[in-house]
Amino acid sequence: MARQYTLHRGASATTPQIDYAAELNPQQHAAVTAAPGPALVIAGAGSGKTRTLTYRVAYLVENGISPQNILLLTFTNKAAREMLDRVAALIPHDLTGLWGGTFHSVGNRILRRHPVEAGFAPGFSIMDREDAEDLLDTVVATLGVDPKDKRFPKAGVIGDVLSFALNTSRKIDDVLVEKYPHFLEFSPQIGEARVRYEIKKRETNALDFDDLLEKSLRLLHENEPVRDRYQRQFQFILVDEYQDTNHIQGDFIDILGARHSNVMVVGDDAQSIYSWRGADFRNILEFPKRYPQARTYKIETNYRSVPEVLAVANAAIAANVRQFRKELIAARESNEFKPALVPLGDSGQQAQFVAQRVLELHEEGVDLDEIAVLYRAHFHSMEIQMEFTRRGIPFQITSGLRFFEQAHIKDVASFLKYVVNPRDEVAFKRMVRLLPGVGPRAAEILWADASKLPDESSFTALIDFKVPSKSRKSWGQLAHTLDEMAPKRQPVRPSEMLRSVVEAVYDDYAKANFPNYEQRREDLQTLVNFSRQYQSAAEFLDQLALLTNLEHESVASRGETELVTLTSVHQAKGLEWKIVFVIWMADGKFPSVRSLESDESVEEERRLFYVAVTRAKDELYLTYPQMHLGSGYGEMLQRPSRFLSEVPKALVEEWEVGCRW
DNA sequence: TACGTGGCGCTTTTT
DNA sequence: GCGCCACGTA
Repeated sequence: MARQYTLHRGASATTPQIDYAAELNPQQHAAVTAAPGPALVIAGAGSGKTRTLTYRVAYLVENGISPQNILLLTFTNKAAREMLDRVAALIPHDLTGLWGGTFHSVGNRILRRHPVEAGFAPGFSIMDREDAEDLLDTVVATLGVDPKDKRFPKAGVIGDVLSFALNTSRKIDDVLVEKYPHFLEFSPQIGEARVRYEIKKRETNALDFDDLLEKSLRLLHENEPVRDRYQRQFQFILVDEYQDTNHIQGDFIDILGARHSNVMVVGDDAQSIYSWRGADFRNILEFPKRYPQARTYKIETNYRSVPEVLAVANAAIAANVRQFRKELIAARESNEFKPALVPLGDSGQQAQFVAQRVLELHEEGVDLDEIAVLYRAHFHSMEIQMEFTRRGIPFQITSGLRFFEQAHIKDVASFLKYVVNPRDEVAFKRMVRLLPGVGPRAAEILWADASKLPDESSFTALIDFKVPSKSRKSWGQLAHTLDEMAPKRQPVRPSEMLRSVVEAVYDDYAKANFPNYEQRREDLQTLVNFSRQYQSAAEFLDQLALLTNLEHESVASRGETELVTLTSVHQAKGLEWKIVFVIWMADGKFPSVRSLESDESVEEERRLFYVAVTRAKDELYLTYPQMHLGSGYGEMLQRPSRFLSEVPKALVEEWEVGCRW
């Protein structure tokens, strides 16, 4: 055992500026000022979880901990940025040394510093889900399975299986048995696909999202100097949304915190809603077991919702067996509005009800931005969208493709990816397939030659390749453009590269292929603007891969008009509105049909319902259609959601909606 | 082999 | 409403 030696704060440390006791409630204060050592903070919905974390960081820094010795882990970039901004607003200290970001970005940061130790070359690519699927496709093609065999899983499904197995530390076969029993017969091929996929990733010098976690964890496990370095560096580790961590993330935290053991995890087991992508909320439930010295702090005062809403929330979650018992206590006063339970004839009426009520509320002075319609699955919103459009209610919908995942963005980015990492097979193929007359087959052949180009040779060497006569001309153009993007293989600035691609190649392609060319061109301009803040293409591409959203720009470009929000409950987590409608509160919709198979998944749906309810500040409407026009079966009776029957009748007011045309 | 067209079916999503 | 897939044609 090494000798323990503690550094004490010198006289130069500044005296704390923040009056913690005054600015925080007693429960928050206890967590923020906790003594070093492992700590579990159970923070209920709307209880100031983010506030607690940001004050904790400020507290550490004010008490002389250097920012570079702090690691703050979140799930989304938005959360990371928000917290760091808030810390910066609290204290005057320079926080640039602080490591704050998503698990993936921190993993990436470590791997970028030690790529070779991790088995990759500097400048590796990051593959998003689609890229990974493309690469898996090429791997599956080498497996010798009959391409006409419809029973064999698609690359996307194989990717899901491998990812789920990895993130839950389980065997492929166990995952197959549980989630994909019909693919069990292909277990050997799927296992082989994994082996070849791993090899392929090293060949193409590309990592998928899972690798950013798994390869960095592996590096920490296997490489003592690297492990030692980061264990020493991160004296204090803080983790947000701990209930949504998976095994790998749990291990990642444990290994980094092993030396100092100052791991503070914050979360709410009642809001764990991501088990289907590998999150295991046993991480949070069993934290006290893994860290026997851990102290637990509960923050239960809710500042968001009126007591009427919280009563429903508390009742809703009570039916769950596996949880830390806790009760949200309202800080706000009653508003005399009991959450409304609204049965409706069918989904059309449901849409009419929501629309009409939205208009009424708006007339009463409620800002449309303060209203949200939540649902279990995106397609549940179809009728609402149509009804809102019919009545001229402006709305924004959070769904579909993210900015950076759109085809035209990824097309253009593939040029940069190839230039930065010429071993990137996926990027190369995507790029050349944009040329007329080049499909999957031709791309394959071209790659066979291109992958043999020596590292130092100029991209103009591509000109001599054999290409279909149809693409002769554009091929020369492509080679020339690549050379312009990286003369002598030295990449120019990313904004310059993008300009070259768009002007020389992509604009023509977009004009010819996209009916909404104008919109796409605007997006590309946005991308160019975004890229200006980066000096190096590699850095820019990292952001492109890890960011997936352009929050600021997209919000600003939509203008200042008020909009009602339509969103899935999952995407609503962490947000709040004055008025919340939860629609399709019917068994088979919410909870979803597929969740009804097991108690565990129903519990997760119940947590999801809890998340939905706790988004409401003032008024909550729970609506459901009693009749559903089923596909092919004619009209079907729909049962109200079982979650509704778990809420005592006295806590809600049932509305009887009649029709008068 | 590339590419356009019509039909179908649909958890949830971050990186 | 949109993406994916299968199929047919050049």
